[in-house]
Amino acid sequence: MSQSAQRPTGPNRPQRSQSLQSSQGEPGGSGRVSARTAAGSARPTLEEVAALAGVGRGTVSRVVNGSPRVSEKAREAVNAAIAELGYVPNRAARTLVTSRTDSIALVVPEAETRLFSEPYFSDIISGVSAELAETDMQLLLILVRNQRERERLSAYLTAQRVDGVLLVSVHQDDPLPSLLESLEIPSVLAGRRGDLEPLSYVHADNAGGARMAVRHLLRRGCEEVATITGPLDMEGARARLSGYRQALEEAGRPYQEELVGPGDFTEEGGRLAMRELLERRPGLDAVFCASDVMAAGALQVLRAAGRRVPDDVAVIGFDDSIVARHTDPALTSVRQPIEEMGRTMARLLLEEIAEQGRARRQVVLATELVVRESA
Amino acid sequence: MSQSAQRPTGPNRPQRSQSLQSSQGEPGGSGRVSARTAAGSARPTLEEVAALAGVGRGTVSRVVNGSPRVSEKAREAVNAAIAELGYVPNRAARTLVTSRTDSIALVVPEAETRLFSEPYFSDIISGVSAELAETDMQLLLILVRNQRERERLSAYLTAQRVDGVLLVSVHQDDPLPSLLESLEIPSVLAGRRGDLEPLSYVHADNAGGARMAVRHLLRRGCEEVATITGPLDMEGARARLSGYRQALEEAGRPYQEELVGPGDFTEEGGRLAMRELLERRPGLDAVFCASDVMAAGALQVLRAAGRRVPDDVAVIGFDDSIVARHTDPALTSVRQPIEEMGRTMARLLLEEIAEQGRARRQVVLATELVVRESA
DNA sequence: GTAGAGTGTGGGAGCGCTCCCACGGAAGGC
DNA sequence: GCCTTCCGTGGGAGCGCTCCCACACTCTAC
Repeated sequence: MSQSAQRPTGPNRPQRSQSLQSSQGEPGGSGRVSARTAAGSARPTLEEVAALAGVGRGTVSRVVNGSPRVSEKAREAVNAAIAELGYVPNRAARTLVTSRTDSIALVVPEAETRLFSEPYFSDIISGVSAELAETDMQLLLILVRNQRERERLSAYLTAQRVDGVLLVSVHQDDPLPSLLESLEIPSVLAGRRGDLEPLSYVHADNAGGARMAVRHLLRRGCEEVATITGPLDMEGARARLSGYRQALEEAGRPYQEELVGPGDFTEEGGRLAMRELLERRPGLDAVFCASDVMAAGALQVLRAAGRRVPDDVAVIGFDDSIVARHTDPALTSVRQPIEEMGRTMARLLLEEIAEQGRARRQVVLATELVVRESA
Repeated sequence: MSQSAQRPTGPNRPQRSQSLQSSQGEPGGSGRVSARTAAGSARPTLEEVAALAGVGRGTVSRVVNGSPRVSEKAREAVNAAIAELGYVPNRAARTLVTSRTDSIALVVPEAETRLFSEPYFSDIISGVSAELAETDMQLLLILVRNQRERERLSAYLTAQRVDGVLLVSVHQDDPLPSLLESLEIPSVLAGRRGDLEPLSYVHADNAGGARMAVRHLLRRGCEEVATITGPLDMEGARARLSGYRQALEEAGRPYQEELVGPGDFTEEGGRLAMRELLERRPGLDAVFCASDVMAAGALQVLRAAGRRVPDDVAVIGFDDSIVARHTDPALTSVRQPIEEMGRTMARLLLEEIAEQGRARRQVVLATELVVRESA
């Protein structure tokens, strides 16, 4: 414990061995290879900026991080040096000391993936990314496809590798929200588990959209308006059903169980439900479907049964997905502002991270009825 | 420069000021807030593991990184200590010294986004993510929507913040591939710019798929097979056209310019092209469309023109997107294995990163004809 | 004049890791 | 017997930052 006078090759540029490993290395090993691209000139460090600007490291750091307690003169010198050297702060070094990672994760349980109305995922991402573009937050994407990966995620989050989490999840019993809750990591959900969701969330006004749709049908003179619901363990599906009910009741119509067909957001589910509804209530003249995909299924059954849409039976879907534009006739549908949901989620999360805050936020975004041919 | 005996509050737990900022802070500032969640017990460090296992830091590091030069006894002691403490290596610290980030970026020029056949993006992500799940690579998502963001990306990559890049890009003149080339950062493209693509890439056998489709039409007895192409500045679109041509020629049919309608992968483009084709060649009895969306447009025009599909005119699309399943009649289409493309891209990239290699790889994945009602 | 309260600044210490040198002990060669 | 190798190992140094203390230095009071 004493030969401290011996220093290695160089003070600043540790020589890494360039020896190549045996051609392929052992397969399956974690394959450590001396990393360090042969890349060109080394990246300038904060210290070099300080030297060039003729100030201390502290001052450069203050300038870079926008601290107000820096003289105008020093600030200018530093900024000039930064520009000259093309300095970019090293994120890892910063993270190491602040334990702030400047990145957030978008977590998607892949099971849900199949229920997404099609451009959903891209739209969410697009919104999130747009909001993040102004900051220097990184977006990490994490798909969780099974229990093992859920555990990995848990370890991952515990290891504080992100500053916050956006979770796209809708199922009542998804374990992920609770995980986030117990980890006390800033997070925002797309959708919510129920009325009492304790986490921050953003969702579309499902009930309002459904109400609009059904009002539209009633206004058109429909007398027997049926509905095909989504899986009722999803809050969104429940809300759409209750919107349907509200619209009927406000029009003084009775809510009849017989007119409610349980679906599951799939096309086949839509077909099944439609068949049952037709059997129970052959006189129905309108169907509000809780998703476009189910509506597409319903459309097929209606046509097979010889009903003309919209003349005999008017049909409305939900999501305004691509499917809506390609059915025949094209579907009238309720649009959710998905990209804006993404943007809002990101914004809320950034706020929550910034204020270290316990304050939960919830935002409901308006939906909109897009009228096409089917109603 | 001498009072080195003074240490701060504690050796291990630097006290950060907990003072709150004035409620909202100045809007627009870079809003630095002392980061550090009130989180519970501190994460164990490698040093603590070493202490518990009764070995040195070096040995723990070797075990964690799978070095073979560790005695069985030491390895066991270390692993036990790791398990007991729940140790997870600090990524930032590791990155700081290795300048390896263990993360890769999926870069998507958002302009292209609109051309994606719908589940494309999710499928790519799903594949990439599946492949990465086994490693401890992180997936960063970067959408690039304009010149400014392209520059930011460039700075980002120069700053070595990822070990490699997956680029979803197809346009001939996209500047991003060249950027990657000049940065010499490991990267893999989805699709390629042309035959001579110097970067690694994965793409579907577009020509082969088109050939299959056209052969299918000819086998059904079609005599006048037209095609609606994609934008020909995209290699994929060109390949589909040349597959069409090949199939005709191998059947001894002439390739006729008149039967080629230029499209742009949009529905409106499909409609336009179909109208022109019908005008030029009213006798055509089949159309191979380079995308499902264009096929959907073509279908509308054909119906409006009183042509029955498939009886009068057979139609085949490309992509096997959701659209294909919802048109009337449902579209026969060429399926690309998109998720597998994602998986393959990730795999190639990992290889390229591991071997620091200059070796470029290119993989072509087979396509498949999905026969439905339209042909 | 001196005490007191700022305000800008430099730079030590330390974040948690990997790298690599040096060392002790076991195994082999003469 | 001694001199080499060869392994497994401990631990110093250092990656590039931020934090914070201490030191000028300037004002304002008394």
